[in-house]
Amino acid sequence: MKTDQTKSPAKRDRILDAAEHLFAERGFEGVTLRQIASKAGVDVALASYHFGKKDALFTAVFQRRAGELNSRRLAALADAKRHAAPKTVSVEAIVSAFLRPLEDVQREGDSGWQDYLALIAYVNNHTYWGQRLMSSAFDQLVSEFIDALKTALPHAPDDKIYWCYHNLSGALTLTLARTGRIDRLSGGLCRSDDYKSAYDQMIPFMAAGFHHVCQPG
Amino acid sequence: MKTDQTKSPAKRDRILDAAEHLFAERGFEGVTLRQIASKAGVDVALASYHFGKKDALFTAVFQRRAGELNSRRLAALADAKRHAAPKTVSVEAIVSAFLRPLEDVQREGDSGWQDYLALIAYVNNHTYWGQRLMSSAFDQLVSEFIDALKTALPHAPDDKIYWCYHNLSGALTLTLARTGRIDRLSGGLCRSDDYKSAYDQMIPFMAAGFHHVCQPG
DNA sequence: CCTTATTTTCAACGCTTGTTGAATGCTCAT
DNA sequence: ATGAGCATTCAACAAGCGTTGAAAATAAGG
Repeated sequence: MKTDQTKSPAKRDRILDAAEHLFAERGFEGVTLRQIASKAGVDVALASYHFGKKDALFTAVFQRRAGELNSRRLAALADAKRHAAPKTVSVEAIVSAFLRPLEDVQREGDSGWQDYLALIAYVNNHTYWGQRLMSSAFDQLVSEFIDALKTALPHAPDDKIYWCYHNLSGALTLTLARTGRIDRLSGGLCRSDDYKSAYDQMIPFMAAGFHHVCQPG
Repeated sequence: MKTDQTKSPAKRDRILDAAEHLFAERGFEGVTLRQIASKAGVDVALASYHFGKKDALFTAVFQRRAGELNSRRLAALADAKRHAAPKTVSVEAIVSAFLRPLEDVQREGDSGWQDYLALIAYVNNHTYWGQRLMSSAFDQLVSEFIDALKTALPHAPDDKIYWCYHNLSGALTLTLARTGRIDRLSGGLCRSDDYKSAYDQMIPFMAAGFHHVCQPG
């Protein structure tokens, strides 16, 4: 009775897990509550009982892991700053702090994180109502990283910083979506689920792009 | 009389236009045939009459402009090669040939192209059935650009070429989606619909990333 | 003109959707 | 054991979905 969580251990979370997986794969309108309930092994009405409307269930799924993800990324950024002190932290270290926590949670095995990150990709690319969710969950965190980038690139005009971040965000989004397209284009040489390789090349790639675009003159 | 498409009057095309706009904005399942028919000013049944199932309408929309887009990009690549001869074409020129045709069709005013490019972004990020469409429409073109990149970066291992292209494709996809997120993050300093600025910075950014990741050693 | 073929509308079908109110099961402090 | 309070199921609703067959309008050809 202290918290609602302690009361309902299993079924409520199973609904969230099932919704996470299906929403990430097929989008909001591409999934029915009956499919979610079936995958979770519960009755259809239970989702409505716990979360209300379908929109609210989607929002609950989206926000469930946002806090922990933000914490991990902020910790990584703080680590990078501490490690670089008294010098200012490098662009590469900032980008690394932005990306490596994603690799961490993906590697920890829980497939729910994979679904959740794919869901972020879905929401981030969604024009219609995705941006409200993105802002409420991640704007504050992104601002911290943008500030760090401005400090690391003191000569760069702000608009270039934002456009460079846009490039980083777009490449990351496609990575998180795990569409399998790079597998097909490369004839199996690269794999969408090979996170380590994705981040290993993305970090120096993006750092080089930032420096080249933001160089003075 | 003077229209080349004497067979089907305007209504068939109006359905395609309306579907293009709505599918790009809200996705396949997020749009009903009744919404499309209403926006096109025709009866619901007419879409089924012309295109069959809803899937077929979506496919027709997706493939309508693919041919012209591929032609423009191939012409730009050929131009770049001719202009560089007898030297090999640079990475920056290849990336430019990949991106500038998009800016061209966007600038030509026809809002249908804007919708179509946003639709590509939607399809490219879609795991479930998007990849089949992407492959059928664009794999051949992408292969030509990948080959050009391999020639421009002879020391680079193939997997790094593919991962770099993945970064380019992701950043481009987010640009085409025009989500408005960069507007919000930058406080209005950058705008999602400012294509010129987007490509102006993206081309040198990506070229620098390619070179840095693919440098020998 | 009439005939024929194509395009467009109309009306309706069967089905699925999200959602809800009532009924049942379960937990646990008293 | 009992009653209170959630959790869960059941059954059903109205609304909207994609799709279809037949009727009506339009275009084409001779």
